[in-house]
Amino acid sequence: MKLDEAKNKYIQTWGSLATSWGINKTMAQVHALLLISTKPLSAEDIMETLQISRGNVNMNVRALIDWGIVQKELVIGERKEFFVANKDMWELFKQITKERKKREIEPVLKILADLQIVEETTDEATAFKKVLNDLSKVTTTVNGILDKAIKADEHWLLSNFTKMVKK
Amino acid sequence: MKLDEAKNKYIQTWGSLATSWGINKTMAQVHALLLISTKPLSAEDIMETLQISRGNVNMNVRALIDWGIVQKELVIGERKEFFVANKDMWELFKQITKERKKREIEPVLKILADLQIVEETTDEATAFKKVLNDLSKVTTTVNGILDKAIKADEHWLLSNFTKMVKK
DNA sequence: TTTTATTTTCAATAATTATTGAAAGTTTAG
DNA sequence: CTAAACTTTCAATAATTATTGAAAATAAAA
Repeated sequence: MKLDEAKNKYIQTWGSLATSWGINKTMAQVHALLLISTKPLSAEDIMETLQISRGNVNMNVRALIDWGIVQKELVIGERKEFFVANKDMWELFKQITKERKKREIEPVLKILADLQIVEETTDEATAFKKVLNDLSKVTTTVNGILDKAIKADEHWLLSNFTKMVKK
Repeated sequence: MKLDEAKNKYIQTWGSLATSWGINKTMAQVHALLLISTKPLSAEDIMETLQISRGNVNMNVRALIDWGIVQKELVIGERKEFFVANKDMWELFKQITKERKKREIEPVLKILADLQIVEETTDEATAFKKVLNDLSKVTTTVNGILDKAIKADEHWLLSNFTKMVKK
């Protein structure tokens, strides 16, 4: 396979996978592009490569910065902004985990806690509260595990995990 | 808060959270409803409670069955089908993890492997292949960790994790 | 300051995804 | 077998989400 063909396929595939996990396609493509770029890219570079509008580039680059996985970079002698993606994949994984935890898990815990204040003591109410409580417990456990994973080092984590589970 | 109000809020909230993670709103609401139901529900029950069409109920119940988190249940003397959700939340977590692994992680590994076959040996090609390779490594590690988590028991997993990381 | 380059916003529109509902398909009862 | 009960499918449509592009805002240069 030719390099350009492979790069293209990689960017397209990343975009369509993202779509199936509820992530904006363009956002994923911009990130994919920055990940394999050997130099910082400007908005124009991205517009041209991905064939998308300026507004779209702007919105999605901001979103990536917001996720903490892309940074602005100044190029001396240039007035416009350039962007780079952090190439450390373990850091990338940790950052995404941290954000998803904040965006997906923590809101669930908050809502579940808010709902626990049902006064009734009928069987039905008790069953409902049990579901909420069980959901809270599992969610809290998972949240705790992810917290640990975020703080851990890749090799250490994996080797410990392997040891742990080898029976 | 009144029970019905709390149930309603819970179902609505579950639906809107799901939306933000790329899961169909109705699918999440149907699951939420089944989780807190003390008895099996028919398509009519679901249609009526969530105010949605028969076709919509059918599609989303099938999807939940496909995810392995809802089952058909026969009620004696009744001709129509009833549905129940598995109430064991740790099992639910494991099942969802297993499915997301299959749907989100494994396709990534497949694609990354397919792209590695770039022939060029320029610096650019080498950098590209390094990104793919690093992505594969992290993805494989995470995949392995999730495999272990799926097989583990809740309390055992959490206590080991806590021990592991307590320094 | 004014001019020019650049970024941001956002209403309009396009593209995608979800939902309806009625027809077709299936299964069970009589 | 036929009729009735029930489930599934899917084209039409509604609802949602993403994208464009030009105007407004901002920042740097002259």
